[in-house]
Amino acid sequence: MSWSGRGPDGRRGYHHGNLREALIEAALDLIAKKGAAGFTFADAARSAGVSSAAPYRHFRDRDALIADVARRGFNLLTERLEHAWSEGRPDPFTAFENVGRAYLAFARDEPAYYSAMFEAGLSFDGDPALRQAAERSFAVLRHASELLCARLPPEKRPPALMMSLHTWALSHGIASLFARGDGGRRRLPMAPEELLEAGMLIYLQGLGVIAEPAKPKE
Amino acid sequence: MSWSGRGPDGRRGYHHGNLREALIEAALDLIAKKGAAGFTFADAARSAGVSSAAPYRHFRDRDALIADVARRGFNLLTERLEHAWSEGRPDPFTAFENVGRAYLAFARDEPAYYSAMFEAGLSFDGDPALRQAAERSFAVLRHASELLCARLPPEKRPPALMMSLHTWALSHGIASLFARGDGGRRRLPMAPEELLEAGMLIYLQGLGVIAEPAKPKE
DNA sequence: TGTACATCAGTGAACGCGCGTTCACTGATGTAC
DNA sequence: TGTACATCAGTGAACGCGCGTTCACTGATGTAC
Repeated sequence: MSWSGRGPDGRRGYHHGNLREALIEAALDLIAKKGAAGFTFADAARSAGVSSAAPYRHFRDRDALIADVARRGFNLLTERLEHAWSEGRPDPFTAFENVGRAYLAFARDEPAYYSAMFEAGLSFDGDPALRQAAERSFAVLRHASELLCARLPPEKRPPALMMSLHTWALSHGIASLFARGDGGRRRLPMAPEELLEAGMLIYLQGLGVIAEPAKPKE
Repeated sequence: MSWSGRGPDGRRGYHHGNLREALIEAALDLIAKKGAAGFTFADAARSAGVSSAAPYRHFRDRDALIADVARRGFNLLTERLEHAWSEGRPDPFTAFENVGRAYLAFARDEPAYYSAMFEAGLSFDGDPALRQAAERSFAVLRHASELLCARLPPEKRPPALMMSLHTWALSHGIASLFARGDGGRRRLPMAPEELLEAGMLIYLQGLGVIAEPAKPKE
């Protein structure tokens, strides 16, 4: 059976075959178009070409579907961040900046995932799998912070957890305010990536992670 | 007529008297309870004790009501930020930190306004009054940044606009991730205010706004 | 290999519900003279 | 001061709509023997 559950003639039989995947695809599509708020269960079913009762075979309700989308989003983000970090190559500092850039790129390129993850108002408490996926995304950032901190002599070494929280907050703030896929809310005199890079540069100088203070461009 | 439009016997006549205000109050209440997504026009009418057709006398539709709430939210935020800035007293540095703290306090104390302003997916393009209100909030931050920058010798003076964007993004990131009125998504090893203060301290050190590098606490 | 059976995934019709919106209306308020 | 009138703000009934959810069902698939 083909991936889409359709035969060579383009039609599908009684069974869809990949409805779960198709519903998630549909959800991403619809969230991208209308935002997480405007997304409905019935819409997803219609979009996947099944009756409105069919999704109940795969998801308890609308929120369960969105939570699954969010979980996958965090997994994807983890992958992207890990790839950007690249085990600290070519050097921890450059790699750390790449992680920040990857966060912005994710917010821009995957607005639907980003919405489901951060704007759908999901509670993490009732969903251990979701929480765990989010934790793993953050762990990449934390691990990178630790390696960056480890380069400093112990007496001027900042707490890595704090550093990763600052980095996350700055990246998330810039992404939310300026780098959304929908064009953002405010025009900027520079690219969001530049804004983040300049901010991280200044921050790392303040920490003493960078010895040589590079003058930010006017 | 009393503020609430009710007579001494507690009942109101045919005319409400302050329906516009009452609808906005109701919207704040409902957004605080169910989030901006769950808020409906009919709910607001019910909550204000009028028929579901009545709100149309005052707002074109649901979005117009939310936009008005958001506009008021920005006005309130502007007030709070200006009060915190206090014309740079006692000194620009302390005042600047107070502005950041006021931002977090606003996100925490006024989650309904915050939702309407940043999470309702409103477009600023079609609403000049809303855009202007948002601009004025940002202008406080920008003005404060300029005064802080002006203390530095010209050759090491950073661009004030960039500095204010970084400050906004960091504050907004921390507020969104950790300091929402609904309890936030993640447990922190420190208060959001401390996290912001430490971050701004490090950032300002990196800029050279603070001469003496203060060691962040472990 | 064939057959009987269990299991699964999707159907389609139905339900109650609440929303958004329109409409002719009506009660209250303000104002001109 | 009283009266006639215009304007305004809210009524209540009605409408179509789409959503969420349930239900008995049915077609397809897999498996035991």
